[in-house]
Amino acid sequence: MRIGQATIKDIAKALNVSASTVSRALKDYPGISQETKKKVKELAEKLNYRPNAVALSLRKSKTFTIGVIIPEVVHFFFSTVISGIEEVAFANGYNVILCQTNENLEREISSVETIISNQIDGLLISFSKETTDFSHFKKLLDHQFPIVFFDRVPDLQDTVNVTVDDYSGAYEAVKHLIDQNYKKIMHLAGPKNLLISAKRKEGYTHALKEAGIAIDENLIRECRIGTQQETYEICLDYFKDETTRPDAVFAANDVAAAGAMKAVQELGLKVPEDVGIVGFSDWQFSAMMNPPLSTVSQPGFEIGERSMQLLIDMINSNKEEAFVPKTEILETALIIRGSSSRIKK
Amino acid sequence: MRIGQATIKDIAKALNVSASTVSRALKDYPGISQETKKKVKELAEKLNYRPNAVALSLRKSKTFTIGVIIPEVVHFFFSTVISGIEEVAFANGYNVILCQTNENLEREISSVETIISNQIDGLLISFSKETTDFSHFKKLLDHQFPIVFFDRVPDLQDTVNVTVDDYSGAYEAVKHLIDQNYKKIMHLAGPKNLLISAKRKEGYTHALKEAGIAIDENLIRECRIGTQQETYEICLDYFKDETTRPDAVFAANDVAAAGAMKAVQELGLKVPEDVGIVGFSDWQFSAMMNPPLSTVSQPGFEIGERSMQLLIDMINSNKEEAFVPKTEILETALIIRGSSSRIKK
DNA sequence: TTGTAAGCGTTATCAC
DNA sequence: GTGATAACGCTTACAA
Repeated sequence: MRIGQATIKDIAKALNVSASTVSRALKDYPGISQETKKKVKELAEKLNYRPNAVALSLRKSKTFTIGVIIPEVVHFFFSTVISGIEEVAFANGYNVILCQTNENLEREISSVETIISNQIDGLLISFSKETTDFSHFKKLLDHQFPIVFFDRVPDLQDTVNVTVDDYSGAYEAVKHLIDQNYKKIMHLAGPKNLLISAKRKEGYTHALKEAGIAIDENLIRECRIGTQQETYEICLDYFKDETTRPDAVFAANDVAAAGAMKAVQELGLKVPEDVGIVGFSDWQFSAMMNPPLSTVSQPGFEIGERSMQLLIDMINSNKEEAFVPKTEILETALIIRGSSSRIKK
Repeated sequence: MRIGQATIKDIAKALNVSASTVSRALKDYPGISQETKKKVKELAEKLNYRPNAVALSLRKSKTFTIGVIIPEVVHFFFSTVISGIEEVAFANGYNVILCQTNENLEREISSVETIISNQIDGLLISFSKETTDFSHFKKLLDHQFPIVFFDRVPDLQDTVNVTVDDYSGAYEAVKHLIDQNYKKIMHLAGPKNLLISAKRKEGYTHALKEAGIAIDENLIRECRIGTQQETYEICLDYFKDETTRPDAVFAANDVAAAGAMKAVQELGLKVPEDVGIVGFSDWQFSAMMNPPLSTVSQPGFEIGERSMQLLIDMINSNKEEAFVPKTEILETALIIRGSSSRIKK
């Protein structure tokens, strides 16, 4: 109250009318004389009156605020999603409360708790790598609380999800490598418990099988940490022995791909002549690498927009209709750049 | 209320005591019998009682929520700052409402409005490139409303600011280029109305003067849009004529530097042999470019942390003490990479 | 056309 | 030790 906002009561007192009259006048309710309405509106304007959103929230049990829970803000893909969320939220008069979990389950649970006691109208979630138990979400879902999961979606019945077609994105990427005549393609995979990791791996294996290439489990390596350094070290190891080394890498994300490229180039191998590399996500840096990194782009902004729109639909729906479980799958796009193009047309 | 939260009244009714007794029991107020306290706490636990933060906010005129207004979420530097803000907020029980302005003044004004009617406790702001008039902030400041400006700070009296030493960051960068024997250094400058742009330009001119190099206004070019494409085109133009072309670029940010590098390399010039390039901000991609981009790193995370801490101090201070105007300046660090190192040691 | 009163969930202030 | 009441700012039956 430092800001000394005027309230309806202030206006009522000043004009010698009741608070309800002021309230009605301000909202153009029928049955208020033109004169009163005019007086009220003028004074409100003069006092720079703004309705107190907290009081409204309490009264209406609706806050026009939604919560977003994500693993990390400093992550190109997630920041893009947030941006999409924010746009739709702003356009619809919603506020966005942001919580990052730092991929930490405990913090995720705590965020859900505090955000809920703030009476938010709904929740957008991409859960942490540590999350294998979903009971902290289940509790809410059982109460019909509006939640949309995006990108990383849980293995639960009856949820509303927005994700991308990780499977076919990966499939296209690996098919492209095969088309470029790479024979021994390794896969830097994401954490096992994420569905997106599994889907990408599936796309990888399917493309190989289809081309009649046998799956070699030794060529698939799970990356738990997710840093460039991690895959750099892994690849130094994989590529140092020239008799057994792969001739291509399909990485589950661009940071992993960048680590691979660094390792390969340090070993004196040429990209894409000796080794082809394709990443996933189209981070901002990918186009600026040398050679530019081929990758599978995900429509982060659209994921954010669509998730927020679905959430608003759920919030506004009286009951069941918008709560029918569904998973919307947005399309990925293979972006072919220098790191995987060795065949001239 | 979909979630069917239990209230104090529910507990009171169930135990046949008054609401005030329940309230006191839950908060371990003195003068409550052990027995009552026990009963209340047990039932609260059982019903999974959580205090309604909205009701508390109304009662106490304090929401434990702060607002963050930034130009863009999808921006490495800003996402880093947000991350720092979020960490300190979380540690202190504050929620963060996020608004992006997309560098649009109108939206900035509107965000301030809505966020204020939500009775937030304070505001963290980095204003848009379009913002030259500060009356929408002034109004709040005049009411002693807690605001901390970060990175882009306004030309106003009596504000609390957190920024980095843009001047000396730029100075060090250009001095380094001179040390590397570059003679004709151009500057891709940021938008004129941002103080940070002016400071960086100042550092640039000072370093030149100190080295006895005359300032050539033709070598200073303001970039309004801020995309890679913009500086790419500018540089294609500047570097095509080999008789007049510069031999180095100091860019006010890394994206601009990346555009310059692309143009220069396309013209067949070698970096760093023919042209040295230094950027500003140490974006994630900078280390991954080829050659890796020299740049001036800004402590984004610390800026966020420090800003949020100052804001909390202001919120908690009874009056004047924490409101003394001040500008905290954090240190930058020159990161020398391949794009500007042509002298062997 | 306007006023009164109750209520959203909580707590501070008096009573008893 | 505990309860009743008022108040935070607003809306909305219900009265007048």
